[in-house]
Amino acid sequence: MAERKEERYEESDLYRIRHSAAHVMAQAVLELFPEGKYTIGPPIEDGFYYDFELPRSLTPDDLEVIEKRMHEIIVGNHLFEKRVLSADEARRIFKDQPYKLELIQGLEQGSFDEYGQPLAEKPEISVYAHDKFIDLCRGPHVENTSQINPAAVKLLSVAGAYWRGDENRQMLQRIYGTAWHSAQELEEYLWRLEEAKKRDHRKLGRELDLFSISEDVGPGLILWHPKGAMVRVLVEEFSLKAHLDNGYEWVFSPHIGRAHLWETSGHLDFYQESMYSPMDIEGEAYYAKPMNCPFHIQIYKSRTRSYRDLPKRYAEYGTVYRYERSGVLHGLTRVRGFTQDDAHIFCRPDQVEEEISRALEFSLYVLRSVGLRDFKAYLSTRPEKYVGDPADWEIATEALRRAIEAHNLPYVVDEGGGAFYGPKIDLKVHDALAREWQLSTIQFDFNMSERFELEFIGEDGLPHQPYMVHRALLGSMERFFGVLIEHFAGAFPVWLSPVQVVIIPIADRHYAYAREVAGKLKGEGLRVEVDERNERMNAKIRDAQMQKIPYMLVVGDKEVEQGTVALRLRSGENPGAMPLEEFLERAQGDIAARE
RNA sequence: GCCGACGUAGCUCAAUCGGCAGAGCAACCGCCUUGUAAGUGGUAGGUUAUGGGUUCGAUUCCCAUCGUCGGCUCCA
Repeated sequence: MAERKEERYEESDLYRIRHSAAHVMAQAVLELFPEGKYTIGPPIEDGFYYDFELPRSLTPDDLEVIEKRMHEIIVGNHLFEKRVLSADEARRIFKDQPYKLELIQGLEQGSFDEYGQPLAEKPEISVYAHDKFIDLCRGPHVENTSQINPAAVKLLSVAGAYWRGDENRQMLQRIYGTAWHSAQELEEYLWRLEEAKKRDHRKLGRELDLFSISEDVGPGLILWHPKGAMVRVLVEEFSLKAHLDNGYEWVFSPHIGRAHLWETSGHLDFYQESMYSPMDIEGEAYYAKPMNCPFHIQIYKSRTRSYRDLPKRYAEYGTVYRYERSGVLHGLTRVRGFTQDDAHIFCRPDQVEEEISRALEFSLYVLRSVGLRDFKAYLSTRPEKYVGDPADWEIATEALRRAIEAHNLPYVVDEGGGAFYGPKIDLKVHDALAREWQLSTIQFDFNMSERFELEFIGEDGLPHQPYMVHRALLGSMERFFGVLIEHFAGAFPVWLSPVQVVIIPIADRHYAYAREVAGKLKGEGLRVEVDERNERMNAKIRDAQMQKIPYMLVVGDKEVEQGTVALRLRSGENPGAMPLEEFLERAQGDIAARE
């Protein structure tokens, strides 16, 4: 059901309601600003928007006024009427609306739809009218404004947006709104938004003392606090071992490299706007690395490779620095310095299919092991600007597609979305606020092998060019951690919890026993703290709950006497007193199962 | 980078029209010795992001810079 949602959405009542609400909103806005220009206003997931060019910036007060007027229009019982017309007729209607004229031209030429996307067939030109408002539109709409429930419509925010998404064009004002069948559905949606905010990784990161970003250090640069770092170390340990078990060889490489290296790799030609200014070392320019590939390539090139040596799989937690424009930075998920769980695979052409399949398999294994289940694959194909032979692109793209299908992954094809150097598979997951983040990526590279003149000696004794595949599974440790925090709402599975057990002595006289228990558990490899603060047990439990510590062990007179511990779980569940060995067994079971 | 909003104690937030900058939590010092989500008294904590301007007087008004948030564009 879920994977078919998008196909059906455009056929749904909700889609019509939202699309129609967008028209009603445009009417209300243009009544308020008769000289305003209107552009497009589609339904989106959970709502709709409309983009306008207006004489002044909108305020929250304006939204209230617009919303109120929308309600009036809706209860006016106006019909939505469609009319198909010629381009010239349409131009007459929208003669004062430059954006509409541009849209009409696109439709007339049959090349672009209203969002500027290329169209396969030449579309008809139609308008929808209701009340005193007419809009260029292909529908669909409700039949009558009365089918919109005014109590289930709400305007949410106003934001800037470029005309046709092009930053070189006019900045418009976009109003976001939402519409549902019933007021109750609207309430539920707004509640969902509130709940999602509670698990925002930026909020939890501070509350759980996981990480911070210091203004003095700089935006987009992450400070991992002890608890966050512990989670990272555990994930890294797990993944490192998994790599070694799966035929990867671990390497390390420096953070900077000479300009010449980046000239050879092509980064200074194609990627310089994402790189930081070079530093001068003895008159020579060095750049902080935005990617790890040139370094792994140098390791490959450090000696002559035989066809027998391949595939070579070099893996590293490689820290890279990329210039990201200030407006795009976002907590842990979009930063300027980050560490990729990066690897480069060098292989013979006859091995590439197998390598892709293995890489995808391995990626799914690692993601699932850390608790992520819900992701979507994107297959990105050849863009307009590309290097290499189109026939190779075809072979590589099909190899990627077969790998996705062999693993029964739902996927969408992103036509032309590949990098200039090769096609790729991306795996994306959603954060708490339904924003989609890319984690895994498996990318072909037709460029580097050529540029660095990589070769291996074949069976025939002659040099051949190897294929090269880049891949990152968790993507970056920073982004992955951000997604992980939201995925678990900070309540990490026991094996990843920075503190697994907190021991809560009821009174001072229980400290010695508490320490003894802690010592035993630490001896078994558990991460344990004793809460010796001069606080009541209730307060200690409350704090442990809020820190989302999996196990609380309360020890008082009874436990000391009987040599037991009273277990409480962060779920609120209270299994009660049990021998320490019983608890230990239970905890170790949960850890081994990765819960 | 662009459009808009915002920036007060470690955190969450007050401060009427431009008139002595405050509270809760956290921290620290005590008292209480505690049984499953906040015991209690006290102490300390501020160049109101930074720099300039207007004013007798600026947290408040204006300008610039830095940063944060929501989007756009771009991406791991």
